[in-house]
Amino acid sequence: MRWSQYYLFTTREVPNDAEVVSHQLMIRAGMIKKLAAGIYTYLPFGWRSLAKLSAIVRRELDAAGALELQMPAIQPAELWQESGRWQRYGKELLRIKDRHDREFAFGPTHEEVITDLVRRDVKSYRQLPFNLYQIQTKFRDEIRPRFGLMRGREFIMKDAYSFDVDAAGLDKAYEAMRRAYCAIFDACRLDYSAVEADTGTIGGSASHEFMVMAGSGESAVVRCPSCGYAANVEKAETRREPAGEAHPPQELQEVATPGKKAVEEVARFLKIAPRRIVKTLIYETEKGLVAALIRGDREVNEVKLMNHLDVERLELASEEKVREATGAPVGFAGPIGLSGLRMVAEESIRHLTNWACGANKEDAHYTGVNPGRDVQLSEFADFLLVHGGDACPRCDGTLEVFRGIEVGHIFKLGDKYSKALGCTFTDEAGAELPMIMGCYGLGIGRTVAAAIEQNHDADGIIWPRPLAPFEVLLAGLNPDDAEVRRVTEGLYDQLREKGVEVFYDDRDERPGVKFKDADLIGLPVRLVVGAKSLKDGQVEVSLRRDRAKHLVAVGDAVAKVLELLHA
RNA sequence: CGGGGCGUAGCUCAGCUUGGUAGAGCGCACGGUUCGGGACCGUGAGGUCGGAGGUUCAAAUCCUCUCGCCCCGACCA
Repeated sequence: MRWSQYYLFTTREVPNDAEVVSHQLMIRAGMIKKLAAGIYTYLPFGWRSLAKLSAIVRRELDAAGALELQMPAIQPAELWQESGRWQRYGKELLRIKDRHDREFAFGPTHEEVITDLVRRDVKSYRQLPFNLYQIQTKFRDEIRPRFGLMRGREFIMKDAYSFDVDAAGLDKAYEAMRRAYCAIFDACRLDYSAVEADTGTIGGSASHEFMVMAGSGESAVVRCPSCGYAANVEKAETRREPAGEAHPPQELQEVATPGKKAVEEVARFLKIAPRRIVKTLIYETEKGLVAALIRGDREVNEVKLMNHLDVERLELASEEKVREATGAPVGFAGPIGLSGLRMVAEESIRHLTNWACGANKEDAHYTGVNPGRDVQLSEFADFLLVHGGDACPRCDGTLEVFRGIEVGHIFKLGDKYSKALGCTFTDEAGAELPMIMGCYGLGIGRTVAAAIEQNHDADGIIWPRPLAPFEVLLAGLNPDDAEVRRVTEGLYDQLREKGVEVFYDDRDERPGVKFKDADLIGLPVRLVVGAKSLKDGQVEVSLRRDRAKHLVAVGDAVAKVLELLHA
């Protein structure tokens, strides 16, 4: 491809709303253009990269036995009402009406549609199992779209859905997808890790997220360097010390703590460590108020707590609700004397003795609290937010926290949707059973953005070859020099004959501009023909990644390019 | 949803406090000199100052409303 005939316009300056590197570089390198908040046009150069990734995804999924189809982006409300998600999904679901005032949604995901499709077609165990996928534009009306393709509203995603007769079948399908995902991200040469994850709003049992490691990532994951345990912080567990404390019990005392609300303030005022305070968080759920007790120096993992309580809504209660429940303003809640609401204690306080907590009275706390004597705690659960330095739950290692970009997420759905939508089959014995489903998402645009996050320098993108829009940048300097032009054109033809994807900078630009642009767009191999070295019959070949220049004879240039390309 | 900020040339931004003929750099066009790391000189095109209403002799500037965009927060007791 000749640049002079291509639609690629690079820029030196970057719009002020581009915060992260991948977003800035994608705009500067002419890959994407914003149309509205979180909505982008994929320009030819950027689209090629997405197409490369899509091809890899197709190759690996096809190899794993999945079948590609294409479902509608617009989905009728009825299906979402049937699954219950019309109400539950929230404002992220873009709802639209047609001319007859019928309600539709622009699909953020396709569980309903695929399940509806399959329930109409498939009736017998003989037709199972199978795995169907599509690569399609989705829409999620995010509150705050940002970071370009990393958190857009309209985005391209590969979503696959497996259907099996039983859990064992699902296990196989799930494992096949997990392997396919590894093959895909390996093929893209990304530094990633598959972590255990919470199943979130999609629901289901087991789940893994594929995270590309990047400091700019929006998700925190923990990893154990010793045993390789890896999990999303929302899911991560930690090993608890089994032993209790054996301090002689102190006397229960009510002490005045005027104006001391936050754990830090109370700890300083009482001259005790925050870990010796139990904080009582009053949460509001659709099942009523809940008091959650946790050690003062730790934080609640609300996802775990929601799962434990089996609720769909969980938020800290309002000032008035707290006052109603505890009889005190916010900051003085405690378990002693608290009644009329469910009370659940975090494992971190199970063995804690002689602690402090709010007295359910303004400006007062208790000290010397001992469960059993002063308060009955009957319900314990794990809803601790794990942080770096916590003990690994699988070995005696210590967990580390990383940031990552979630590029893929696979779920074992089970019968959640097949039951809700009546997607059943008849088994060998003649029994009617719901199909056992899995679903497998992979963000196409986000993965490309993640690849850039992970592969760039101060001058621009450094494409991993599998995702590069083109493989080789051929630049002819000194455009007026007939010999330069002749040699460059010749190399262009030869490379194309070899099947190499060459992007030929034949523009009438100064060398500096061509070099800067070459660095910015970051094609893996660069071949430069300039008058100076051509006097000695040489051209320059280099890799974007290390920029080491190799001067080779014109006749050896193509071979050298091929060598570097496959290095 | 709450708070803050910003909308002025294609892009980055100045001008607004204190109302008085709309600016710079980059980019773009043309001419010339240049030509191995975003050249230089000259000339030029390009803006309903996001939109509507108001105050005023006069509004980019002050007031009200509105739309769009960006950032932060969304309560850890």
